[in-house]
Amino acid sequence: MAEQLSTEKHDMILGAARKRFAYYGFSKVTMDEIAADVGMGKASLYYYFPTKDSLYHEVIKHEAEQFFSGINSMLTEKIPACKMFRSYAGKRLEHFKTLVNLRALSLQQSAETKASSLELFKDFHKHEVEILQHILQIGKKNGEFSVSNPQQTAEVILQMFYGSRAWFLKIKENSLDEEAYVEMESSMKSMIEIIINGITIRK
Amino acid sequence: MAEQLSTEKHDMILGAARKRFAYYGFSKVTMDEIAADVGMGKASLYYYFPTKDSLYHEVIKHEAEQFFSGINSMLTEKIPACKMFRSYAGKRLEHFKTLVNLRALSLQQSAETKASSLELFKDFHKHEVEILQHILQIGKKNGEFSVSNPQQTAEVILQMFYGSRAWFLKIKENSLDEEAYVEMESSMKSMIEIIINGITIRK
DNA sequence: CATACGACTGTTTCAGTTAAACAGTCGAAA
DNA sequence: TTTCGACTGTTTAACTGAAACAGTCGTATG
Repeated sequence: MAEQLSTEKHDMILGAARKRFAYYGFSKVTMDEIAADVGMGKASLYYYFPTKDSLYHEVIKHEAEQFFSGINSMLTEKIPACKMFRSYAGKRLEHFKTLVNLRALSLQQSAETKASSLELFKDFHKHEVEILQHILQIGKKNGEFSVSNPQQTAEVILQMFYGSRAWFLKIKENSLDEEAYVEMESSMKSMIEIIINGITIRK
Repeated sequence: MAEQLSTEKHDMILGAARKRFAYYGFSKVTMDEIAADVGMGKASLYYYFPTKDSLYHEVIKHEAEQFFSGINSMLTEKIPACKMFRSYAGKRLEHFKTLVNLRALSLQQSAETKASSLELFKDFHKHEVEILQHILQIGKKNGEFSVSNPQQTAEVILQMFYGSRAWFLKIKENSLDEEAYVEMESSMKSMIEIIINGITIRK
């Protein structure tokens, strides 16, 4: 029971932090604000999380878990690799729309990113490469895809995806309104088609 | 004769500026330094170029001209569109290696870019989209490429290219050594293959 | 013992100040 | 026409002091 309450508090803090970090970004949010959001004193937060950084990292890990759980459930289905890829790419778009902290970290300049956070991002990326590589290997194995090096191809595809997001941020001067977002989604969809055509064996 | 000397001076200043901007970046270079490089007083530079910004813009325009002239000579050749695309992509890689100021501008965050320079970059980009669109249309016309909207596809392809560069900058924390550059080139080459396969009609 | 926090500390950030650096100007000289 | 010394106003960078902030610890409470 006490353990349950402790976990609830932990999750409440995590949730409050997640909201504030998503809205204001890590550096603009104070521990006092998060504490007030959950009705506690600041010092009490440190009972649950040793540092502000570790709180942020847990927010990121939490969002990464949501990202991967939304995608993993799909990996065991017996569907063509082509369809799996489409499904993955579509879910990726959705998740990056809602998982704000994860998205922000992925697009943040390395000059603005603490080493520890950049490492966290690299881990996330590595995990995503593995998933995409897995999809490519399935396609290769059942004769759908022509991919000589699935790992490198996975890396390249993720670079392409990154390109669209980073590009729109640059061109729209960091202000992605709804219209720009729709435009970016449209670009992404065309990109996905080119990629699928580019790796698919045609008969 | 005096006109010729004036043009020489103009070009000398442009060359000195280009070197310094390439090495130190626009903001770290002073007009005094450029003046010293060409053996003039700072005030004399303003006889040839009204402002530091306009000097920089001319450096960029100059590099853009070099970029496009290296590519345009290829556009009139009677070769398959597929081969033209490869040639264009290869030349693009080369040019971005040597045209340092243009490359820096293309990769610079919009927050760090003056509005006037960002506009200049957008113009450059627009021009490149036109060239790539032209290649795609040639391929479409002679039955090589399946591209429903050449203009959008050109935009998407350039986003993909941007992705690789921006990605490596992020991951290598703005320190692209020779090794990382080679890795990026390798990624680009894989990307080019996927793109070509992705737009090519196969029989 | 687990949980909470008031009072506190040392560090970082921020706002303001000042001096230096810098882009740009202009009158005068060659 | 071309050059530049001397100058100006603005911007940048360094500095300072105060406030803000992350984090700590002793103590209180259930």
